[in-house]
Amino acid sequence: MDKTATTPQALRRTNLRAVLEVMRDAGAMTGTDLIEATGLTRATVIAVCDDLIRRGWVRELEGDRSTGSQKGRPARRFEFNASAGCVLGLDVGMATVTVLVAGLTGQMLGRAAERFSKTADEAERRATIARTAERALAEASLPHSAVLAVGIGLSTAVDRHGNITKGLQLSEHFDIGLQTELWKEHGWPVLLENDANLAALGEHWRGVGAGVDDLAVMLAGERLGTGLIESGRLLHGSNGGAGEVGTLELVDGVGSQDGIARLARHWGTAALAEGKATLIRELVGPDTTRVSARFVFEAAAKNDPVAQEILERIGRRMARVISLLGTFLNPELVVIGGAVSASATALLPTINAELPRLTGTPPRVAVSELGDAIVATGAVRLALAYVEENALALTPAGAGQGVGA
Amino acid sequence: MDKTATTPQALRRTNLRAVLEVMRDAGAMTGTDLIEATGLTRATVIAVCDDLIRRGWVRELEGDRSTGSQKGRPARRFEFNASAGCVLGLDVGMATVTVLVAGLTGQMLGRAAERFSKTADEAERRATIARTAERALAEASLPHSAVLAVGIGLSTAVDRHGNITKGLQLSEHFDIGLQTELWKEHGWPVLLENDANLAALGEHWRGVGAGVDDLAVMLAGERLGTGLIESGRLLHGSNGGAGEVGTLELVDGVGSQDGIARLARHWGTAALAEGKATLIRELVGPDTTRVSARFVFEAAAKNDPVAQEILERIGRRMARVISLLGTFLNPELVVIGGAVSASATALLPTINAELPRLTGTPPRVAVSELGDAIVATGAVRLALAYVEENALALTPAGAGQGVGA
DNA sequence: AGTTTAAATTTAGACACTAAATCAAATAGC
DNA sequence: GCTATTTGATTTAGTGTCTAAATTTAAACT
Repeated sequence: MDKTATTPQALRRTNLRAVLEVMRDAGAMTGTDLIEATGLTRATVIAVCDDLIRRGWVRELEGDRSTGSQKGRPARRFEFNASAGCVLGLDVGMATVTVLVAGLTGQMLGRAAERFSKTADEAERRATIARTAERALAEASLPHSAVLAVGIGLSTAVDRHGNITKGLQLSEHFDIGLQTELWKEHGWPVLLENDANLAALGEHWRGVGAGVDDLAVMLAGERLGTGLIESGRLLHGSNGGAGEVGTLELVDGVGSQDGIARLARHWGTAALAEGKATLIRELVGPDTTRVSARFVFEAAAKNDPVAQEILERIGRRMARVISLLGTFLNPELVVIGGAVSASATALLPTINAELPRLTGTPPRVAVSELGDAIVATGAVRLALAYVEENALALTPAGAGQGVGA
Repeated sequence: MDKTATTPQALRRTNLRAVLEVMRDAGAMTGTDLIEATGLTRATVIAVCDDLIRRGWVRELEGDRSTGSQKGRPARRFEFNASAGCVLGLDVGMATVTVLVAGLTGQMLGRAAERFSKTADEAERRATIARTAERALAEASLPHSAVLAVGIGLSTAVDRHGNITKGLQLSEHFDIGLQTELWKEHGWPVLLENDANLAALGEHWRGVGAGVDDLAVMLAGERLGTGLIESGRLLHGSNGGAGEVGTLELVDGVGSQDGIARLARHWGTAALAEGKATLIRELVGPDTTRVSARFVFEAAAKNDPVAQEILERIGRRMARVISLLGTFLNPELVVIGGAVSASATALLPTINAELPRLTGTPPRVAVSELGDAIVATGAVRLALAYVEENALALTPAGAGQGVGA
C-alpha cells in the first residue's frame, strides 16, 4: 500500500517542503530570494508562504529594509519559525542522563543533567529521565505542548528502525520502555538510536566533521563505540551492530570495548602496582587505587615517561582501530569524541605516526570539540530530522504564541 | 540549480515513473491491476499507459484472455517493453574482458569474452574491449542504436560519482579513456565502478544475496576486494576505497590483497618446495613450479592432509577478514565470489568454525553461484539502474521495431 | 507631483488529477 | 437470437496547482 503515485495536492506538498527547507537553512528571505532558490514563480512562492504562515511554520517579519535594494516596493520578508516548537535530545548513559532542549533551527534553549541512583530499577530510571527533561524544559520556559519530538541516545545496539536489538550487549539496561511508558501521556514521538551513532550525527552537524559526508566518530570514554556516516547517511548494519567494536579481537591483554578513559586507568593502576617511579603517584595521592584517566594525561603533559608510554600504547591501539575503519569504510575523517576527548589531543601524534603504516587509505584524525554534549547534540539532530521529515503532517504547537527566542 | 520544486507536468512524470516501475517488475498487467498497484484512477492509468506506449517504453498485448475474469469487456493488457533497448555489462580485468548484453528486464541476450594481449597498450586494450562488445551485440542481433547504457567493472578504486581514484593501486591499468574515447561515436553513457562493488550489486540482484539488504561480497580470485551493501545501497567511502582490503595488515607472511587463488598457489608451491609428501605433487605433474589453485583444492577433496592444511589456513584468513566486516559493518550475509568461488565451499566449515570466536556479530557466509559472470552481472545491474533512473529522459532506440526476445 | 523601481496581486490559460456518468465489448441466461 | 450482466474504456464536469503576462501597489528618487 505504499503508493508512490501522486495527486495534484501532492504537488503543493512538495513545494511547501521545498520552500520550507530553503527557509530553514537560509534564515529570513524575501519572495524574490525564494524564486531564485526554488525556481518557482512569484505567484506560487507567495501562495506557498501564506500557506506556511497559516500552518504556523513560517512567520512574516515587519519593517526592516536593511538588506537588499532600497528602491521599489518593499519586499515581504519571510522567516522559518524556529519557535514553532522544540525538540529534546537525550543522552541516557549507564550512570547519567543529559537533556538538551533545542528550537527547530537547532538553537539550544535549555540543558539539564542528573546521575542515576546506583540502585535504581526500571521505573526509577524512567522517573529520573523524566525529571531531568522537565528541568531542561523549565529552563527553556517551554510548555509540554511545544515538544515535537524526542531523540534518545543509548549505549546499546539499535537497528535502523529505532528498535533496540535484543541480545546484543547492554540492552537490558536501556530497554526500559522509553517509547511505550515514559511520555505516553504527552504522545511525544520518541526516537531511539545508538549513542556512538548520535555522536556521529552530532559531529556531522555541528562538530569538526561538519560538511564531511564520509565520517567515523569514535566515542571513547569508558567504553568504545563507533558511529559511521557514509555519503551523509548513518550506517546501521543488519542488527544495528555496525561500528560496535566491542567484540573486536585486538590481543592487547585488555577488553577491546575499553575506551580511552578505562585504558588509561587500567594501565596507570598497573604502573603504580609495579612500583614504577612516576608523577602519576604524586597526582593520585595516598590512595593509589584511585587512579583516573585525568591523572595519567596530566602526568604525561608534564613529561612523565611512564604516563607518556601509556599514552603511546593507547594511541597505537586507537590507530589500530582507525586503520581498520580506513580500510573498510574509507572515511575522509575520523573524530575522537567522548568524555575524555579534551585529553585525546595528546594521542594524535602517535596515531598519525602509526596510521600510514597500517592502511593505504589513512583518514584525517581530529578530536571532537563538542565535549560531553556530543551524544545529546546528535540526539537533537535526530529529533530535528524527524520533525523535518514530518513537518507538514505535524501541527506546530506554538503556532502564533511563540515559544521563546 | 538543483530545483526540488515542481510543476504540474512533474506530476505526470512521477506517475509515469510509478507505473513504469510497477510494470517492470510485475510483467503484463491490465488497467485494473495498475489501479490496484498505484492507487491512481482508471482515467489516469490509461492516460499514463498510452503515454508510455507513445514513448516506446510499454507495449500493448493483443488477445489473450487467459488470466483474470472471463466475463465483461476484455481488459487491455500492458507490458513493459523489455526490448525497448539493451544495456552492456563489462568486466574489464587485468587479463580478460567479459561482456554481457541484457534487455531492460535483465534478460541476458548475448555474451562474449576475450583475453588481452600481454603487450597491449592503452589503445589496443580499448580496441579489444570494443571488439568483444561488438561480438556480444552481434550474438544478440542488436544494432548499436539499441544500447542505452554501459556498465564497466574495473579492478581499481572508483568513487561514488564513477570517477577512477587516481593514485590508488592499479588505476593506471584501467584509466584508459573508457568514458571519453571508447564509444564516443555512439554517445553511450558509460558508467564505471569497482569490480568488487559490482559483484555485490550482482549478488544482491540475482545471487544468493537476493533480498538481503546488508551484504558484503568478497571477490576473491587472484586478488581480494570487497563490495559492501548497507540498507540496499553500495558503500564507496570518500575515495571509493571502502572495502579495498588490499592494505589490511594481517601479518601472515603474504600480501593482504591476495585472493584465494593466489594464496592456494603460494602455499601449494611452498609445500612442494619444502619437499612435503602430498597429492598436489602428482596432480601438478613434472613441472612443479606450475602449481595452480585447482590442484590444491582437488588434492584437499581427496583428503590430502597437506592440501587440507592449506585450505584451513586460507579459511582462517578469510574468517579474519569476514570477522572484521562483521564487526564494522554488521552485514547479514557475506558472499564469497570470484573465479574460484566453486571451490570456496570447501572453506566454509573452517570459516564458520572460526567466526564466532572473532566477532560478536558473525554474519552468515555463503558461496556465490554466479561464477565468473559475477562482475559483469553487476555491471548489467549498474547500467539498468541508470536506465531506470533516466528512462523518461532517454529515447528507447528500438521503439516499435523490437530488438530480440 | 510625477517617475522609477521592485514587489505583490490578479487574470487567463494549461496541465493533471478525481469522480461520476456514459459507452463498449464481452459472457451468461432465457 | 435477444437481453441482462459484468467489466473495462471513455467522456464530461469539476478541482487544484502551476505559469505567464498584465495590472496594481508601495516605496524611493527627481
